[in-house]
Amino acid sequence: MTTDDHNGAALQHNQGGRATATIYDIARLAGVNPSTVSRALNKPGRVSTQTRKLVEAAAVELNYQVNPMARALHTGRTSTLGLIVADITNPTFFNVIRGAESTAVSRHYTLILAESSESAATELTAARRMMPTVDGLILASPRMGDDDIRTLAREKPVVVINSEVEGVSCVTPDVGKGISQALRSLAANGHKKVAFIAGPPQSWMSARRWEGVKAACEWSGIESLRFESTEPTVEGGRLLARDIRASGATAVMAYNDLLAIGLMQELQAAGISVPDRLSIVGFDDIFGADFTTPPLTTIRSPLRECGALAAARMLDLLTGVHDPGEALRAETELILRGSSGRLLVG
Amino acid sequence: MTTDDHNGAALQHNQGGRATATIYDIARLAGVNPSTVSRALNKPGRVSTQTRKLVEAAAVELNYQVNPMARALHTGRTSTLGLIVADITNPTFFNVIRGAESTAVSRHYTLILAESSESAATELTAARRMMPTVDGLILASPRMGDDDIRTLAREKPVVVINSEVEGVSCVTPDVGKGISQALRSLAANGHKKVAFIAGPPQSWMSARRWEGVKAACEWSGIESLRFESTEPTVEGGRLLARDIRASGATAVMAYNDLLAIGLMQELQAAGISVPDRLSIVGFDDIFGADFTTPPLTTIRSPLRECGALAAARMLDLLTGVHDPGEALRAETELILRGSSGRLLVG
DNA sequence: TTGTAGGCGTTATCAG
DNA sequence: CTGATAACGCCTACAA
Repeated sequence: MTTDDHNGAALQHNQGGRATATIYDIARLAGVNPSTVSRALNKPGRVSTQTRKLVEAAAVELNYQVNPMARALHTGRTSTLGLIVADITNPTFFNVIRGAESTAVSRHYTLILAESSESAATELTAARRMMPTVDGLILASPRMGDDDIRTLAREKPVVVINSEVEGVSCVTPDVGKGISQALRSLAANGHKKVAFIAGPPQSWMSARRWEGVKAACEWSGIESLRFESTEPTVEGGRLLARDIRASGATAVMAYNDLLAIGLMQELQAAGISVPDRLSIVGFDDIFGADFTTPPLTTIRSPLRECGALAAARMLDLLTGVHDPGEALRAETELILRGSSGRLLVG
Repeated sequence: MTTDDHNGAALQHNQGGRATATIYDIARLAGVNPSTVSRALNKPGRVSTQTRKLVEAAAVELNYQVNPMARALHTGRTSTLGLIVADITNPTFFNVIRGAESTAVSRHYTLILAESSESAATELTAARRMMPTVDGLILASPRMGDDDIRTLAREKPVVVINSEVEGVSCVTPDVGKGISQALRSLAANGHKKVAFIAGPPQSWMSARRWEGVKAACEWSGIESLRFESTEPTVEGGRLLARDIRASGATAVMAYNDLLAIGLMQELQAAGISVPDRLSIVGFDDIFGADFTTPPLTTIRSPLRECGALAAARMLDLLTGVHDPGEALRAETELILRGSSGRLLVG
């Protein structure tokens, strides 16, 4: 049968050698009181150099690790940040996660991750589940209503990415610069009719992008059209190729790169040359946006920076700054690649 | 005692209305003992239907949420899984994260995430930091030594992805099928000399892939060469273009898709046509592998499945199964796209 | 079926 | 500067 037979369910893990040491063990070994151990470890300075060294030695000797739960139970602080993203599948969020994770760990915080699957209800459930365990919550592209967000924010610090909610700290890419660069470029290449593909209806960012595009078009005397996507994915982009083509637009700006890439693939499969017949511009500059042929022109959102900014803002909120402050804006910029350009006439 | 007398700077969050309710509050409201509340909520059946309903009503009334820390402190179980990936930057891990996260939440577990930045030391630190907070640890492409992994596994359940460690539960893609399919395809297209680009030296997966490629080459009478990469990224792939070209190989199999894509980009920039002059095959089938022109032929690893399998295995370990068992193998398969094919002679 | 009492590992308060 | 002691919120023998 099996080679090593443990007796029943008793010894498996955690008892391999000794259970994890507590400050009591250290206290005994160092010959001091547990409370002194706690002080020595956490607020050196409130204790004599001598006993501090004694305690520290005992701690390493016993391979001591604080028990975060026990600490949290008493202090209410968990040194943990929660991050909820709309869709783990969507590469847009990878950089947000990276940014948040790296600044969190750099400040000795831990990140816990959940997703809302693009659903407001799921998102709220996930948030509620996280609440007791985290010191603060970062919501990337929230789908829940502003009131729900404010309710959460009343309990613990909340920072929102890609959306702006009155009374809550926010970090958003400022679409203005990138969009105007893009439209200048399209106008310079003779485009007169631009289609915008919208993202999810609850998406704050999609609304801002459409506003920006529409305004910039008006300003440049370009006609603008709006299309709705079924889902903000490659597949969603594919589905729109036919309609876009029929619309007579010579350039398309898609809510995100995924839509842009799907659209481009479908058009190319139908023999429509990009950018000779149609220029395509995405948003975000996700990983892989430059893998396509032609590489995708896109308006880059500094997502990693947004994640990092959000985590940093959170850390501020957790250390005394209690003003939600103004929304932090991160600049966007046009990344001009091959998928946009001059129309080939004739 | 008044319920709400906050003093000065005290009130910011968490006091906005009421502090989070405890079982004591429920007990008071329902007119029973706290311990009865605990039982009613956790082991319905050990309590009369009447009081159970009473308690449940009070719980929703107060919007009660258990405090996971307090529970964990007593029970030792945290309902949290830790996941450490080698590099958050690397899209390979996105699917692993997705898989693990979704099966974790489906079983009411929470996922906490950390990365090792491809460093054994960082990884061990992250693991140690997580240990007290999690019920189990999933290591995706671990860089630390097997002994360190076993030491961790002695404390709490550990599941390893993309590596096999004696005595520890493992989930690995089985490279055999995918590699033999790839080599059959290359052989059928007349290739006689195949170069393999290796990944990080500590990577178990890289070693297996090289073994598999070498063996399959011998079996098919194809000459095999091995190159070392500086880093398993697009940039790392670019750097090897010159050497690969000089080697006389007509096909390349790269440790991962990133290397393959970088190599392809650099070759194309130098005017070398893929696959007419050189066939390229990657590993993993990451997001974006089909965005390239030609789209990348690659040996798909079911990474999402691996993440899910690992989490599922972990949950088993946490509910009574204490045998590490055999390594779980997930099949790989060749995804034949445009970057590999027949050599254009002349 | 329900109540009582103790403890999980820390930190904070209060004496000494 | 250090020691005793009481929480934090929950769970679980044990007693009623």
